[in-house]
Amino acid sequence: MPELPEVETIRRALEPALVGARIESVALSDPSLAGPGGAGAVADVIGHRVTAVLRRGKHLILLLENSRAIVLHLRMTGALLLQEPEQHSRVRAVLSFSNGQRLLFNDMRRLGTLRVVDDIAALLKQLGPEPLEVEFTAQVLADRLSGRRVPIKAALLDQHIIAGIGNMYADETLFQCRVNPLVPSGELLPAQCQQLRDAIRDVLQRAIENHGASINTYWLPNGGTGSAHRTFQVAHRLGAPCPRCGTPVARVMVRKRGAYFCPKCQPFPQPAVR
DNA sequence: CCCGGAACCTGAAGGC
DNA sequence: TGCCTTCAGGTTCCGG
Repeated sequence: MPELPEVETIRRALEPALVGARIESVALSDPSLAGPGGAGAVADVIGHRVTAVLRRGKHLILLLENSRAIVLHLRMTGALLLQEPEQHSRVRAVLSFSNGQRLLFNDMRRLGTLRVVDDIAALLKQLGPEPLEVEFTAQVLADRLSGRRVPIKAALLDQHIIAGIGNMYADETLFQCRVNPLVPSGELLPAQCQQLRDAIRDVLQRAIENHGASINTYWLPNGGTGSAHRTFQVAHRLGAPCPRCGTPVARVMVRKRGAYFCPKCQPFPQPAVR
């Protein structure tokens, strides 16, 4: 499940391979990847040069010289690979470049998307702040959470509130700052917003250093795997002892999503008794 | 604006 | 052994 650290890892691998190269062809073996009517827009990018490989939240952006862009979203099972198509069974598209590189969009569950957009400004605008940028302060986070009654776990997953966090890293983040996933977002104290902000940055940064988490269907463009999942303390560790206190890791459903947490380290705040 | 739920998609896992 | 149901989760859309 590619989240910010996985997409950033992919971005760093693709950047040196694709920047400066011209798109020679785009073969959509699954036209639904580009959405209704997308095939025409895809044809328009042929012949144009890639000027940058960017990431915004979980979106990967191939910026082109005419200010157009190819925006890729991997959703659940998408993978971008610089390999031979024969090595993969669920290839939905192959992009060929003037420098000989070939980029495969492999995607078992076919939820991923490839879109050609004239201007990425609209996309950038609708997403919440980038958690690793310096502008992402505790105050910014507090302002975006204030007044909301949704569980904090759900708020962390909402890309309009913060960009890039998915289920795994939301759980790891809340464990690190000892916040219960069901706490209403607006009830976090200022000190907790500071701890949450620090935890978000720490968890994501360390995951990038470990090249992302290969829990299920995530691969680096060279076919390798990341190791961030080996550092997980609660995510996907139901019943395992909490690394801090030994209590078995529990799991609750928050908005139809599994949330792993330590019931002792992350207690739901008891209502004050007079 | 705010929130909850359905839909999209396919393979794995569990029940009977 | 095999059929059936449920679950996994990122995002969008729709209804209250």
